Order: sequence, then structure tokens, then C-alpha cells
Amino acid sequence: MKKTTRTRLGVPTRTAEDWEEAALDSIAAGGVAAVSIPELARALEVTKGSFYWHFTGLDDLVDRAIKRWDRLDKEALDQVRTIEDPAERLRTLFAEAMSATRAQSLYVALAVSPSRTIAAALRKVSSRRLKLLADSYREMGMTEAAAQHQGLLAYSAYIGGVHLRGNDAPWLRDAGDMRAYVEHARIALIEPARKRNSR
Amino acid sequence: MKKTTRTRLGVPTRTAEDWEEAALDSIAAGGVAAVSIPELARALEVTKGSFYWHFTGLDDLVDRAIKRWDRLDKEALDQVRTIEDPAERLRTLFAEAMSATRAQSLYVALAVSPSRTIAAALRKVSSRRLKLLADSYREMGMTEAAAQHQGLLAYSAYIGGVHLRGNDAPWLRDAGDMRAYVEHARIALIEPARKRNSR
DNA sequence: CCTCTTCCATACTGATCGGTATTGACAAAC
DNA sequence: GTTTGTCAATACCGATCAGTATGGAAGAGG
Repeated sequence: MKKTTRTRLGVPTRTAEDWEEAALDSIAAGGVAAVSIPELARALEVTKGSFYWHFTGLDDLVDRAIKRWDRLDKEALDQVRTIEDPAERLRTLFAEAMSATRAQSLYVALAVSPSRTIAAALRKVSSRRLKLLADSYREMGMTEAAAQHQGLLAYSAYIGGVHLRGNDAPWLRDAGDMRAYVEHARIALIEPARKRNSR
Repeated sequence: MKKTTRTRLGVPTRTAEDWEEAALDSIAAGGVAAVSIPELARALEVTKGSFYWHFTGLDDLVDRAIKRWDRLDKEALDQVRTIEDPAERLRTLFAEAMSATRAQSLYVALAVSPSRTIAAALRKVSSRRLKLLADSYREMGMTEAAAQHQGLLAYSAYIGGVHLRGNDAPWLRDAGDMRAYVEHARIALIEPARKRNSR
């Protein structure tokens, strides 16, 4: 037993993380504009009284939720970073993009936000992923410039893959076709970097 | 002199197209949730009284605005379709993605909408672009399956490119670097299709 | 058992939105 | 000049939102 969670009438009390998680769900579903305190309160089965105990206001919630997303993304990326073979690492990253997790939906949802702070957080996450991609290509023997560009291209394909999975698109519905496509993408985006110093 | 536009106190009266255009601007800037009748009215320098003369309600406006976007996208694509060389056609498409027009921003903004009708419109536009891409690759000698997958990959890079340009990202700020990247993408996404029947 | 802290409920305010109804001003047609 | 149709201003309604203020119930610690 670790930290004993506080309870109230049997059920555990809501934490700030609960609100942040609910906010991230809302953002992923309908964008930052869709985050509504009463709606989140209904989802958490509490009232606004709880919210304003944990947060100073809506901006506070959004900020901390995005910081949380940033942290989760970093952890997921650090996990991928442990894969030593750069080619396998790249393949894992791309396959992850086609799995359509909430983290991916969050990215596209935040991409259309006019907020400056959100745009900054987005740049931070993008930079991290771009760096991992470029590093991987560099490890495979590409020159600095080529690795940068190839990283940008792979990242574009990554984001585009998230889009393709969204909106229950009719493409790649079949699991076999999906595997074939991922293999196609691997050949197109990873294979050319093998044993080739530049382009 | 073509159709004499109606005027009022010297200034021309607002048309439904004016409202649709303003709505598309709002959608591109902040998503469908950002479309607000009072705000659009302020931008057009009229009041809601004008809006409800042209439209039955907010849904009506959004529907017709998206139909307009669909039409504009089709026209832009038909223009590209006139390019006879498939390789040059593909290069034009990709360069267009990196120009970050409003049409591109609209795509990503609509991608996070939970609406069914918007998702349907998005699939329609995507299918059209995917078809053009796959057709181009097929013309270059790729097999049906390879052309499909390569079209998906190019489309992903296309969408990702729009993302990269958005949010005033720090990548590819320099015009020279941008050209170098587009060239890199061309080599990676178009060149492999030359004189190769399959993959 | 008593007290203090934690967490939430309730009740309010002001602002904004979508939508309706009504009226009014201007332009064009006659 | 009169009429008719087009477009917009104004006023209003109900709903929903962010935010505040305050009271209260339950758990934790003594």
C-alpha cells in the first residue's frame, strides 16, 4: 500500500490529475474550445466547487493539462529511445502513429489552437520528436542536413498517419492492408537511409 | 459590367458568400467551435439581423461554408490535374502543401471536429486528393497496390507539411532551406516511382 | 469526542451565445 | 411618387458559460 488516497463517502476524492485527464479527453475529442468546466464536472460526477478548489481558473487547468501531455509524450518517447537499432526505432515510431492513441488526437487538436502558450507547447513536443527522428537517421549514416530533412519528412508522414487514422476514415481498415502500408512506408522512409552517407 | 451588386448607403450589401468566407476564416483560425454569429457580424460590420436573413441557423452556415470549401478544393485540384507530367504534378501538389494557404489550415481545423457531416466532407476531400495522388503514381508505372500505398504516404507527408508550416514553427524558415527540403521530399516520394513497376 | 483540514455543494453574478420577432431603411421597379 | 422587395437594426428570450462567495459534510489527527 502506497499513499492512502483520500476518500469521501467510500469513493476516492478527485485529484488535480483527474481533472487534467478529463480535460485532455475533452481536448482530444473536440479541441481546447470544447473544454467546459460544467461538462468535466459532470463527467467526474462532482460540481464546479471541486474544480475551483484544485485550480484557479480555466487557463490554469488547460496549462497544467498540457504540461501533463508534454510529460506523457516525453516519457513515451524516452521509452522508444531505449531501442538501440535506429531502423527498428523508426519503425516503432511510425507504427505508433498508426495506432491512433489519445496522445495523437491531442496533437492534431492542439494544432488548431490560436493560443500562444499552446503553440509553444506544441513546438516543444514537435522539436523533441523531430530530434529523435533526425538523430536516428544520423545514426544510420546520413549527413546532418540529410538527416534533418529526412526527419522532417518522416515527421510529416507521422502526423499525416495520425490524420489518416482519424475520422474513421475508410482507408487501411483491413489489418492486413495496414501492415502492408506500414511496410511500404518503412521501405520508403527508412530503407533509403541504410548504408548511404548522403542523398 | 457584370451583375450590379446591391448597395446600401453606398456600401454593397452582404451576400451569403461573404458570411461563408468569414466562417471559413474563423474555422481556419480556431476550428468550427470558434464560429460565432456575433463575431462574424462584427467582422462584417453588420448585426445578426443580416445573418438570419441569409441563413436559417448556425448549422446552415457551417454546412454551406464547408460545401464552399469542398468546391474550392475541387477547383484547385482540377487545376493541378491539367499538368500532364505526373511527376511534375506530384511536385506541384507537395509544394502547394508547403505554402500554407487557408485551404490547408481548414483541413487540419476540420479534422478535429466531432460532427458527422464534417467528417463526411473531410473524407470526400481526402478521397479526391488521394485519388489524384494514386493516379499519378500509377501513371508513373507503379502497380495498383503500390500506387495506393504510395499515395497514402504522399498524402500523409502532404498533411504533415501543412502542420509543419502552421503554428509559426521554427523549421524551414529560410527560403533556401525550404527549397532544399522540398527537393529532398521530391527525391524521397517521387523519384522512386520512376521506371519501376513495383516495390 | 473534538477540532482542523480537506474537499465539495449550493447559490449567486455577469457575460455571451443561438435563436425569434418585429420594425425600419434603402434601393429598385413600375 | 408610389409600391415592392431586399437587407439590416433593435429588442428580447432562454440557455450556458466562467467565476465568486460561502456554507457544510466527511475524513484525519489528536
